Amino acid sequence: MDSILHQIKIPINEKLYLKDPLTSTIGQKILNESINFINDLGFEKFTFKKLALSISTTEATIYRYFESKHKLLLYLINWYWSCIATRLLFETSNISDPILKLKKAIHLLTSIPNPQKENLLMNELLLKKIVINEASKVIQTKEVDSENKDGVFTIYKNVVDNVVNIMNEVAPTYKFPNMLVTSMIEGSNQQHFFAEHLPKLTNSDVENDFVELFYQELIFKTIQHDSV
Amino acid sequence: MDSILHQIKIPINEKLYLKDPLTSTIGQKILNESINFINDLGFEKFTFKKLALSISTTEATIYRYFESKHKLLLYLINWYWSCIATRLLFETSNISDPILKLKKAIHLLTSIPNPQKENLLMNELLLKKIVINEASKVIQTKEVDSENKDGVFTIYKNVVDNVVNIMNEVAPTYKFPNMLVTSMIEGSNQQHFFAEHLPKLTNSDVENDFVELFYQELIFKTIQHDSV
DNA sequence: TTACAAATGATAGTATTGCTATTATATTTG
DNA sequence: CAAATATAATAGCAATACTATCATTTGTAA
Repeated sequence: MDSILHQIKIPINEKLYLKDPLTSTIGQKILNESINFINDLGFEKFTFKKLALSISTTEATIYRYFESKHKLLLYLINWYWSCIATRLLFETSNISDPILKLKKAIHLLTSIPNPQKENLLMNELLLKKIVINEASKVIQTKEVDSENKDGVFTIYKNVVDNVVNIMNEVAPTYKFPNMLVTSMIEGSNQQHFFAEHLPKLTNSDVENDFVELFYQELIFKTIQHDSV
Repeated sequence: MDSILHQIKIPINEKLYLKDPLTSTIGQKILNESINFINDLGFEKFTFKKLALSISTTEATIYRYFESKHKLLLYLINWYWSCIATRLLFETSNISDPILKLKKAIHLLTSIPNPQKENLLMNELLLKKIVINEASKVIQTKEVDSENKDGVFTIYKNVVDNVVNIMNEVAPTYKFPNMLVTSMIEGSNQQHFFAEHLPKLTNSDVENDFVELFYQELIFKTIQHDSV
């Protein structure tokens, strides 16, 4: 199967599925096709019935893998963050200069990957779009606390932690590294959303990579007095 | 009726309702009670049936005011932003120093109002909580473009514009004022959410007003080289 | 005061959704 | 080949998000 499934190093939380979708063809079809469907229809209009029809299976079968569409979306978002976690490690581990390391991390997290140019597959781009457009719907719920207890956000928190550690190397006395990192991650996604739908809320006219530029500048100005 | 309804100066977009809820007692009950319900249950579990029951009316009547619960939530969010627009004007208009003006704006937009201390009513706090917890669900939809054409986000864009103008007074050459303002508004809301549910993503342990502090520092450091 | 429109209440109904349950049929594995 | 497992086919159910209809109340203007 031509997918980025093989790239997953970090296992995805077991509470997110009933039967591991990576262990069967039909499970992988569920993952790949749900990515397309959620991108096309949006999460609200996406249903297991439609998904089942398009991969020639039944609703009942999909429910044997995921107990709800909410959990499936959480799975996809975790999948995305596990890709990012892997790439973050790969792209910063052999760099000794912490400033360059931080720059690389900012690039990874704020820019939209170009699947032509870079050697990543289509799925990762589609997953990023899902994170941009749908992630808040599964996080901003009344279940967030119990799901957090289940460890559903662990991969995401690890990514944040890793970037915070890089930032601490650059600016050990800066007081708000976690906030700066999460505001960059979430903010950049939102700016991409605004650029597409409400461009007057951004400055997308300035340059092509305006989101990355904005955050590269903002972060280094913010931490410069705390830099070694 | 004891509410902040009278504070509304800026009229709310007519496309958001079928019958103006401010023109009748039952309409105002819908607004006030829906605020409580959405805060208690979350938007997903909130239904017109439950709302109707609790204000002793019927689903049909509520549907005569709002064509969907989606539109009602958009109405509430617009209500919130029209309060903020009014307060922004009121709290910055008689200040001549642009730096102080910007500081006041940052305070207004990043801090959670204390209804005891400040002379605003309970509703505004509840509305802010709705904006923090539910706003993304009605913005990040496939309908965002058509609703934007209907002018549903105009009040919000005006607030952003006003703060951008203040920022331009302070730092006329800064290239990304819109992004800095929107990332502050959205980011501060998200940090409040994280602080309550995923505190490790923030630095909420540092101080009480950590969100405001973070943004006051971040913004002035970011624009300082462009300041007059 | 009556007349008449507008607002509301009461009730019913519909398509869809999100999910469960049951049984039959493949498919894999030992 | 047998037994276990996975999947298909089908049905069903409670809740949701609305829509429709008609009776009743209420406000308002002659």
